[in-house]
Amino acid sequence: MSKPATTAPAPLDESNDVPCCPPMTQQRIDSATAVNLSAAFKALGDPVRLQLMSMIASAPDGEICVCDLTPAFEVSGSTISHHLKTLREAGLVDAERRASWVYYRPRPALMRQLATLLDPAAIAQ
Amino acid sequence: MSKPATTAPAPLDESNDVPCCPPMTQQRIDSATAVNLSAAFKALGDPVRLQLMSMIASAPDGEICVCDLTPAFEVSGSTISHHLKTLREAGLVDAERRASWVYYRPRPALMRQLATLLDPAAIAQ
DNA sequence: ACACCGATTCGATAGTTGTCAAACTCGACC
DNA sequence: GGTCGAGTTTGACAACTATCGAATCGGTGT
Repeated sequence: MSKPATTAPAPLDESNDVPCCPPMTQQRIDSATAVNLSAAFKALGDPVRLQLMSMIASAPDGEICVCDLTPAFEVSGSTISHHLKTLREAGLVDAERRASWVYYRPRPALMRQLATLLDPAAIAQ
Repeated sequence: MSKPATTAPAPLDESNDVPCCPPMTQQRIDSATAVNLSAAFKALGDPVRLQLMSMIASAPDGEICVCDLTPAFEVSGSTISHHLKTLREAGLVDAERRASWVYYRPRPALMRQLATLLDPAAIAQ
């Protein structure tokens, strides 16, 4: 509301394998990009969602059933579902229904963008 | 205060140059670590704070004055100050007062942890 | 001492979020 | 086709957050 939204980039779109952003140690993030990428960080900014994300990202088969996620937490199934929706809408995961079950898998592109933003040089060390 | 010191992840402590956490693509995050690290992601989960962080991280002299940060945003000075406090409390930046001005500089250790968590392999590619 | 300036803190408020229980949808299986 | 089970959506609510203006704090310089 305070920002006139000039060029409107869209890093949360489907077609998003472009590099997008240099490390923030090298270049300041412009406001439109900040809006987009902060949404992804925000999605990881809850303990339950971060754990969900890690369970999905480290799933041995590249995907994991909701039925395996839910019992790992103390919260209700509807809350887990709500958090999964948040991760989905942030572009961090993908869901697919097969038979009675729903499987989630990571979307590495955005994770890579976030990691790059946080300075890959420090990692390469 | 909430940490029973079992395996002690403690990523928000001062003495934090330890690796802490393997990439989440390789190993699930335990609940205590999730609480700690999600706080850092949460701090980056606001457009203004993400831009502030990038301005601090990319400051040519390794630090930047609040007086240079504030005019770059549409929000009030007190709001900027509040966001800077959030980044400070998350362990992402450090502040120092010199004369009339306050200078902020990045704390790379935590940023490195977050980047590693998001899979360094994808970066090294 | 005093006024000034940069930055933080305080108090208030509108908006957002995490959570649950209940209602609902989609597919499977008798 | 009726029922069951897995997930999602809906509605409600307490807790938190982003924001502002006003008050305050810390240093400078007159």
